[in-house]
Amino acid sequence: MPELPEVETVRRGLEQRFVGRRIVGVEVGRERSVRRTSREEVIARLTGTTPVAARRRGKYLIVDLDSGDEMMIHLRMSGQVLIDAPANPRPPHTHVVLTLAGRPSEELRFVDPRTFGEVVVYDPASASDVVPELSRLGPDPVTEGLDLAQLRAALASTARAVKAALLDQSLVAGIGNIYGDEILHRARVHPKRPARKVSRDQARRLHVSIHEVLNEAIAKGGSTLDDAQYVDLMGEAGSYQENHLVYGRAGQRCLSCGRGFVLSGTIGGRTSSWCGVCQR
DNA sequence: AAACAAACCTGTGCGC
DNA sequence: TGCGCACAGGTTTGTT
Repeated sequence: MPELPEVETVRRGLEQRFVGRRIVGVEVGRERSVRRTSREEVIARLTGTTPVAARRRGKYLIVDLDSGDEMMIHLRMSGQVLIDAPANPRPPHTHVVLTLAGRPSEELRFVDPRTFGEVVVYDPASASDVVPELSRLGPDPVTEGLDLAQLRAALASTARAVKAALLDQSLVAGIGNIYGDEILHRARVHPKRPARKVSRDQARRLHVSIHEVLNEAIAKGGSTLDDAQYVDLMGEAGSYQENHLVYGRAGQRCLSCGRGFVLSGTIGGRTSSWCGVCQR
């Protein structure tokens, strides 16, 4: 579900409503959500601490705690982070609950029907052992910047389809299936083109599109599809889905050229959509 | 190296 | 209305 824009929207919510509020209680319902360590470890490391910053790298949320530990949250396909009053009923599949100090007290809830997502709390000194994937992430286009030369080098490094390359988190961090399709469409690049064969001009357009699409999506609070799986901390839906030009539009007329139709197929194991006329 | 499938789970939408 | 199947925003692992 959530890609860079959705995770960034959640991060902003955490910065506003979570950072600075002491964690006075921790409940772990389903241990699978904290499987990387254990229920006991998460409770011990979180209780009594205060979050001091909320960061993001690609689709990974990282909260710095005043204890010196870090909490990593990955939403995977169906995770949500919600904040609400303890008196309000917890949604189904609420697996981790942090009770926050303050009047009124509130709860930060990790909700995740499919339980692919997870919460990990660890000493940053052992990050390379506990969360090794963080060190394998490529540059985040929004927080770290991704310049044209970096993008060209990343594309030149693989013979896979350019769509697969954009979704490879070790090349560029944060792009998922929706934004990959939208970025390629805006750049007018065919998703099946071998990454290595992307021309200079195409790379330039991709570079611009990556930044434009991601930033516009962040400005709209991300994309909330029909199933409303993604909502922000306050339960609010995003609206960038209204701007999707190809994702989820297979078979319909292309909104960009008005001539072609949106085609679909599998690329790198993921369903992809593109316009047969404007993407080359 | 890359293509592919399967795995991790649950919910939803669709055809019959 | 109910059943079975396909499929879903992600990532890792193992097999060709």
